[in-house]
Amino acid sequence: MSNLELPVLGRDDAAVCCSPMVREPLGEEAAVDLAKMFKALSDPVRLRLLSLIASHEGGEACVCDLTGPFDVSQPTISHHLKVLREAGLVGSERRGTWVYYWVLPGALARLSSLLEAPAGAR
Amino acid sequence: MSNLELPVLGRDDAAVCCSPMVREPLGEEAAVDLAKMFKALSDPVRLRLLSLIASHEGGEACVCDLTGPFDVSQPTISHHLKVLREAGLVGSERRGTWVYYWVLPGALARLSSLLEAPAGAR
DNA sequence: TCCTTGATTCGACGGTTGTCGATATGGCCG
DNA sequence: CGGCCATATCGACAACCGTCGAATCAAGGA
Repeated sequence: MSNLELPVLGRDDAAVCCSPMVREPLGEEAAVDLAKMFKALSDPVRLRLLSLIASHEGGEACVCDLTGPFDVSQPTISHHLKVLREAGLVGSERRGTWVYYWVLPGALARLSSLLEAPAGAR
Repeated sequence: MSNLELPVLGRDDAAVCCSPMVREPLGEEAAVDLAKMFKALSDPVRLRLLSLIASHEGGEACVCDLTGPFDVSQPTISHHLKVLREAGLVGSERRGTWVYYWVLPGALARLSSLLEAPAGAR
């Protein structure tokens, strides 16, 4: 169940990193890679899931904490969590009966710095 | 040439919105709104378009500068530019024969700050 | 061992998306 | 005016996505 088995694409953001995309044109393969992460963020349920997980006490939440606030079924929540995990945005682990999810801060930081506008002049 | 005409905002975009989503759960309507912007970023062609526009000299580019670097047809480029415009990420204007596009920095700043991880956390 | 609870996977279905070629619009110039 | 160039729109089509209920797997506890 652990995230170790999944081919996560953002694992170490070596080559494809982080200078703001407004400074120089994005490479083709970097764009494909980043688009997958943004696609994972392109659903309201997934955005709220991510936010709920991150702001939950201890920085992690079990699935049972996440099904309540939504109108969608529990299998749908599970599907969205899988999308977030495969995009490299969250990690997960089974502990006894429950499965816990947490946000991988490096992935968010990478996207955040990518979108940064050059502060002052251009 | 044209950046002179553009409003040099930047002092207010922190106030516009957006404490990081990792601090408190995202509201339902805010999530719907933000998901639309991320969806606009969820395609490799659109990501590269945005990056090309922003890094073009003067901070803007005409469509004729944008069709070359891609393998897709001109109508497809036009479609992607429309998606970016309707998401509020770019502005556009016709000047004579050509149509120019530029990035709206406030929109990118909003998303960037939303994804910011609390610095020292975990 | 069986039953219960938590979570994922499966199969299906309707709606959306990216792409194309063809066509339309808008504007410059001879 | 008439032709040409730069963009946008249209209509169609295959692929993908979000959602559901049903079935399955995993872990405890009687």
